[in-house]
Parts: sequence; structure tokens; C-alpha cells
Amino acid sequence: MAGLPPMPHPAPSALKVTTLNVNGLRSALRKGLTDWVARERPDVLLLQEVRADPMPEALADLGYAGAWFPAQKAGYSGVALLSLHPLSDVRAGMAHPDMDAEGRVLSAVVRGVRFASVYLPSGSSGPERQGFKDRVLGDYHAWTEATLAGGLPLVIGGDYNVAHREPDLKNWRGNQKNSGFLPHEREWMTAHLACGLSDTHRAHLGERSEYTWWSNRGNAYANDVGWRIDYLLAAGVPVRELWVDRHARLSDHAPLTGTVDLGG
Amino acid sequence: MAGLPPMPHPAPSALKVTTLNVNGLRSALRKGLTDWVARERPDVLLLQEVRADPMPEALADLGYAGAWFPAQKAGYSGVALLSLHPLSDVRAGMAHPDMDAEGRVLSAVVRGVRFASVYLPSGSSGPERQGFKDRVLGDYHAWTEATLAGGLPLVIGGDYNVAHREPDLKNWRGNQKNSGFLPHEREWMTAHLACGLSDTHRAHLGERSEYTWWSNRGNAYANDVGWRIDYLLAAGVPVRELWVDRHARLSDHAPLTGTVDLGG
DNA sequence: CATTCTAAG
DNA sequence: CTTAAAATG
Repeated sequence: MAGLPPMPHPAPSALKVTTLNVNGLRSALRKGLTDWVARERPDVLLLQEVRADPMPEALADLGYAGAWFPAQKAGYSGVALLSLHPLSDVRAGMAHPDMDAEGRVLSAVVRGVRFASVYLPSGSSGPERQGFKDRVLGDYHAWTEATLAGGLPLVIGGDYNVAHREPDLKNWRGNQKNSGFLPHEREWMTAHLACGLSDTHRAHLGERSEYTWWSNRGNAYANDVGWRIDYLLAAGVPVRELWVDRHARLSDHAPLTGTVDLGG
Repeated sequence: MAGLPPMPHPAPSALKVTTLNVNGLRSALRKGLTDWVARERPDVLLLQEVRADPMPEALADLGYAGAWFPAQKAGYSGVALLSLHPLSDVRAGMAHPDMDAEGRVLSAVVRGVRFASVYLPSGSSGPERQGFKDRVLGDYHAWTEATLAGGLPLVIGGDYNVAHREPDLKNWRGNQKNSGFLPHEREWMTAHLACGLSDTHRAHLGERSEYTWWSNRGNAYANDVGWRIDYLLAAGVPVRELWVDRHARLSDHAPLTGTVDLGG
């Protein structure tokens, strides 16, 4: 065997992908993120709200490498894309100065599929941020269409801060005037999906309910007063075996994991 | 017995007094301050760096009432004076706008003795604060002399942020250029005591060492790398049974307790 | 290194 | 309620 180059990473016929809003990567590491990742070993890990820029040694030790797109403001927002397999064509941002200053869109190609880690703004802190959210939704959708036009399959994992339909949150009636379930946000989501993106978790659930985020206030988690605002969206490639690990408790969001079938 | 007024507090022949820099009253409460006070039951409790203004219910439940002198800036500095016995002639501040904006001097009379809770500025964060400290030391000494001129015995409990003599800190040689053991601060302390105030803890210790504060950094507490910067000073009244509860761990300072002998 | 406040979610 | 940073010690 001497003289042969080192073995490259094996080419898998499927990629396990997890999306998770960590609400502070350091916090999630304290809560056991490393063990969770060691156990699940997703091929691709899409993280949002990392609120830190350095690659944690513990994840590097598990074999991950990746890309980071922090916000300009320290300790705020920021997304990351980690992978066990080589990345190519990393793209940070969506050519939108205000959005990109907040580190919210990061994508790269793994095994011929473009993966994106996306953290859309929350509007819950007031009208100013809701206005920002409303303005960037259109621009982000345009970015998605342009990215799809690139021709590669696309898998988006992200916290959209929007629940699409009534089963996607516990109290939809009481939240019709609250950010995250406003009629125009829901309509935006419908239009966003119409470009060919499949809401893979919804397709898996049918009309059932399953949430991915529970407020830290009150006893939202214990009472399962949650929202489904984190998505795994796919175009051009099937995603199977969707599951939400609601017991992980790595942050106020649950990891959402799926298998991207490469058809190999 | 009907018709008699309620019994007043019994007149003690001695008053147990504790001074303690709590480094955040809420933090000290989490670390067991209530239990400590319930066990020791000092008649007078002089607190510094309370970083909060409201009287905690837990201490009120133990029978304490008192006076609070917070800084103007929330969460910063502030002193309190709590007592099991009636207070009179409460005086907040020392008629020094800059000093009084930081809530550093508070006094009141209990059983004919004036007690003061004092928190002198730290100069360790830089030249600006050292300059402030240097300027107010003189004004504070003048306040002390004026208070003594009032004729009542005076007991001062406080964090002076000055170690007086070589036995008052672990590494006096290495700290001769550091705030808290600067030559002019030590000279100020000598002059301050010369007006008739007794450093009761020093008198109790002789030339022995016993510290009241250990930095949170490194392993200062474990290695007893401490400073004696908290004092119980008395004029016109004897203070006995001095002790430092170095094991209390209610903050980075230890409670310093003595018995004020009223000669009854 | 520890505290509290702030901004943000 | 929780995070991270800032200021302060």
C-alpha cells in the first residue's frame, strides 16, 4: 500500500444534516453540544445565533471543519456551517449590507449539494426590527431564487422566525398579531416555498404538530407551548428521516435533522 | 398585663456589629447571607457594595430594619446600615457631590453610638479612579473629624481599599506600587487613625496577619493571598472579641465582627 | 474572576 | 427567562 496518497473522505450516498439555533455556541457547548454531535455525527451541521466566531476545539476534534459568518457586533447573531466532508464555494452573506452586517446567511457546497445556514431576523423586539425583518424577507427570497438558478440542489437549514401554518405553533389564534405569525409573514413563507423549495419537515408531519422552539419565559417547554420556526428546506434533492430532538435541550431550539439522499 | 404598651427592644449592654463588603447583596444572599446573619445575629450590620437598593425580605424577616444609600448608577457601589434596634439621626453621604453620587458613606445612631458604613473608592482600575480616591480621602477624613466633634462614640465599619501596614497583605513588597498599598495611602491611614480612631482589629491582632479580602482571580483565597482592607474603627467606646469569618465565603470579602461595649 | 446592567431575543 | 458584553472592582 506504500506510495498511495492518503484516503480521501469516503463518498457517502446520503448526508445527514442538522440545523440548530444554538442561542450562543458557548452556552450550547456547556449544555452538551459536543456529546450530542459526537453521538449523532451529522455530516453537515448548520448553526444559527452562534454569538461567537472561533471554531470550538471540541468540534474540530470530532473531525469538523467549516465556515463562520459572525455579525459585526460581538456576541450577536452569526451563523456557521460545519462539515465532516470537504466544503467548496463558501459564500458568506447575500450581498445585502444591513443583513450581512448581522451574519445571517452562509452557504457552501458539500458533495454537489449547496447547504445554507440561515438566521432570519426576529421582529419581536419592536416595530423597528419588524420593519427590518419585513424588508429583508423579499431580498432573502431573491437570494434563494438566484442561488437555485445556480443549478445545484439546495438544502437550507435555518431559523426563519416565522411559523407558517396553524399547526406550527400552539396558540395560533392568540398569535395572529404577534411577530412570527403575522399574516404577511405567513404569506411570504407560502411564496418562498412556491419557488420549488420543499418544507421537508412539514411533508414528513402531514397535519401533525411538532415544534422546534419554546420560549424561555414561563413554562413554555414543560407545557409544550412551542413554535415551529426552524426549517429544513430542500430543492432538487430528497430529504428523508426527519426528526426533531426535543429532549436535547442544547438551547431554546431543538435540533432538526434529516438525511439528504444523494442517490448514489 | 392588659393595657401596657408593647415591650420596646431590650436595651443591651453591648452591641455586636458586623461589617461586610457583600460584592452584590443579591449574590451574597444566594451564597447564604441570610443563614449567616440568622446564626450570628449582629445587632448592627454594616454592608458595602450592596449594588441594589431594596431591603431584602429575608433580612427584614430576621428583625432588621435600616437605611440604604445607593449609588445613582444602578448596580454600582452603595452602602447599607441594618439594625435590630431603633436607628436615629440617619445621615446619608458626607456633603461631597461626587462621593455621594456613589453611595459610599451612611451613618446612624444606635443606643447612643454612631455607626457608619463606609466604602472608599478603589483605585485599581486606573489613574482616573486613583485620582478620585486620592482626592476624597482627605474629604472623608474631614467628615470623620466633624462627626467625632459631634460628641458621640463612633464605630466605623467599612471597606477602605487601603492596607495599612506590612502585615496587612501577603506580598507587601510586590505591592508597594499598587493601588491599596501606595505609600501615600498608608500615610493617609496613619493620619486618619491619629484623630482618635482605634483600628480595633489591628489592636486585637498585634503584629499577626489576618486578611479580609482575597481577589477572585487565580487561587488567591486557597493560597491565602489576601489583604486586610476592611476595618472596624472605634472612638470613644471599646470594641472586643474581634473576629474575621474567613470561611463564610459570602463574597470576596470576609465578615469582620466585634462587640461594642456599652458599659451598661 | 465575579458581579450587575444592558441589549437582544 | 436567557445569553453575551460592558463596566467595575
